[in-house]
Amino acid sequence: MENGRKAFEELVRGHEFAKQLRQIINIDENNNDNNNNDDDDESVTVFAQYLLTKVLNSFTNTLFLFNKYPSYQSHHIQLMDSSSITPSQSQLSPNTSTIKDRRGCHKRSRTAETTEEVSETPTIDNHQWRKYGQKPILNAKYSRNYYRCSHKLDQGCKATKQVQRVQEKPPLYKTIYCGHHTCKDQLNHEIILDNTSPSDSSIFLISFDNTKQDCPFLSSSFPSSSMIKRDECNREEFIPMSSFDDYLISPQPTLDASQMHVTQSSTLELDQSLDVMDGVLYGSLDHSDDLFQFQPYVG
DNA sequence: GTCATTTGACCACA
DNA sequence: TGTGGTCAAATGAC
Repeated sequence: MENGRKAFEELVRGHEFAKQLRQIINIDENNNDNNNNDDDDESVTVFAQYLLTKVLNSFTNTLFLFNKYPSYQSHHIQLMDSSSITPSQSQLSPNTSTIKDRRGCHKRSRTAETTEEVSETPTIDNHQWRKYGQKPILNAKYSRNYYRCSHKLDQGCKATKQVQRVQEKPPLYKTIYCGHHTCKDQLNHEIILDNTSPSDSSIFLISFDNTKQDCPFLSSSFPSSSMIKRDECNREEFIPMSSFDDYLISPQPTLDASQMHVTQSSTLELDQSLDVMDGVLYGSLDHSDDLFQFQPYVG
């Protein structure tokens, strides 16, 4: 508990430092305006502001979690005791009923360890999930979504997870993982931000090394990113489907892989403009070969 | 036609 | 008996 309090104080201090840094950047930006500096300097400042806002958001959200969910002070992942969980449906005799009668007979089959996590966006992990159910929960504002590993049938992977929105503002999602993956579908997300391009310092290169996309609201609500045509990639494509309003993306568009549609060939199929609200980042994403170039708008 | 999602039904557990 | 976890037919997207 003492460590938790110190961690909280460190977070508060970090938040204050970030705010001070933002003030310095703002002052520097104003000076640049007066001195008519070139576009490169301005774009670097824009990107610095973008990063700074992300840092501030992280601090704010973490501090919020500290206040709202004290149990997450040490770590927001909890390992739940599975010893009290009842045995699975494997004890059921397959001969006791017909296939249709066996509907729902696997209730509360958590024999494996469960992991609970709360985050501001639906948790991203390195697995493909398939939604198999959605239930309204008593005394809960939002329904709970049930996912199983996409390789349950072909590889017999028994991993499941439940995702439920627990709070509207700021959005918080609780994800409960049940069981371990036995499938061989580890995905590798790799984002390379490179603003050291010799040709143009304002261009940031983003490269993905994925074989498949994976994100709760991508893998499930978005059937397959490879099916999204370039001309369909308007701004609405980034907003979760209305039928899946329990999911959302970060209130502010980011350069987060989870918000980009990645094709099976590991390239992004977007020519998407970004306009980050609240004076953070304006720019466009331009697809070229396997690299994704971000060009911030200047002025 | 294939695959993923939706949704009503089923049923074990508390 | 109500709640929640899962199934599977229906439906939709491509």
